[in-house]
Amino acid sequence: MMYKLWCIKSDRKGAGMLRYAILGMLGYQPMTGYGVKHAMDSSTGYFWHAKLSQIYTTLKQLEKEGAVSSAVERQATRPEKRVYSITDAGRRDLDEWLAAPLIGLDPRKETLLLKVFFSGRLDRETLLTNLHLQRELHRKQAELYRTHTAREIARAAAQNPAVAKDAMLWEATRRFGERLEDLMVNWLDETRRLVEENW
Amino acid sequence: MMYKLWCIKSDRKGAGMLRYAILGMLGYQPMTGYGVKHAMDSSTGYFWHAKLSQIYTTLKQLEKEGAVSSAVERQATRPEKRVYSITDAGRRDLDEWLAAPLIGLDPRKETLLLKVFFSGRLDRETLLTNLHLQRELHRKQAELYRTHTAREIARAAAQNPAVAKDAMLWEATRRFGERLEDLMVNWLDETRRLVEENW
DNA sequence: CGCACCATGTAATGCGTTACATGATTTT
DNA sequence: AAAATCATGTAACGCATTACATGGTGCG
Repeated sequence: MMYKLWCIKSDRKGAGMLRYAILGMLGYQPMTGYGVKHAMDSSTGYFWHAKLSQIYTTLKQLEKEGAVSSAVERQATRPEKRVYSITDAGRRDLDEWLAAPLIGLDPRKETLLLKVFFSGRLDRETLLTNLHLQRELHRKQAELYRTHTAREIARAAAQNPAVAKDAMLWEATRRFGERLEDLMVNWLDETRRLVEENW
Repeated sequence: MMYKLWCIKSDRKGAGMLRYAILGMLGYQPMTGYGVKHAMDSSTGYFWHAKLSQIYTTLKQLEKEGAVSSAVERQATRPEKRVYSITDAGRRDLDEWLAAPLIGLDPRKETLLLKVFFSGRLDRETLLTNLHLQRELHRKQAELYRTHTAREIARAAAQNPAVAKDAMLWEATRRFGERLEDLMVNWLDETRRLVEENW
């Protein structure tokens, strides 16, 4: 009988990608769990997010595995906090993941598309209204990326020239978000027109 | 003390969106679990998917709730099959969901963006290679939508004129997929250029 | 006075994947 | 002879959300 010789890869138990999102953040500087959450919400939020509870449990796992270490800090007025730092092992782990090419497309789940796909059962007017409603949401989001997000990135880059290379990539991801929202707006407009003219 | 008067909504236990994906498919015609899987893979696959195991369990739930009904059919050569049909209650449920506007943007998880975001730690050459690799994958996918998928939809519409309205919406979702892949290709090209010129 | 912010965790539950278990028929 | 298609399910596990549980500080 043959033994399993394939399946070389680490087969790590525990988190999937969140693990790397957290390691990436700790790669910039030590942070609390709460701080990681804040950092995510205000940077990767529009393409990667997590709840606090999951961040706390994942940090605990990462510590058990030796990818991060923590120290409790007492504070004058605020409650105690546990500050996490990335370890050398964690850095190796992160760098290995970054270097590995993505060999496929990640599977999408677009609720809007699912609805539109089956909307032949729906009445014309409700569909048009709903499409327009979504359009406005995406338009606002695009605007947010163009103004608020762009400013935040520029500010971070100006404050700390050491992150210039990082800021370039952050800006690239922001631009992706902006374009995706623009695409949504255009597609929704076009789809409304299609329905108006051919239903 | 106040009692909870809010929280009117149904609070249904069980599946999230998969439920509606299945009801939508059964809305076209009765099908087996295996058939639902096939239908999904060859239509909504690029924006909504599920594993067979999950489809079987969800169908069982839907039957318990009365949204679908099933009958076992014996076959000459093939194994027995359980054919599911949507019930009136299921149709109401589906229509209600279709009519309800999406009031937010669904949260995204884009692994590629996550990687790019943290790739300041990576070396220039590896990043460029990986970006190019992804570019090719997305280019191929865009091509698939333009040729294969477009043909399939046109064929379905030609075979059965009754689904003309549906086919229009199917084509709209296909076009979304095509554009999204085009966007990816363009963004990846632009990002590579950015890295080449400014790293 | 109330709300937002800072700060940490656990428990229960739901959603989704992988692995297990089976097996005939049809196509290449 | 091997692979794909047809066909059904269960069990274990991992990933993610919601709910539970707590409490001080600062601001308007």
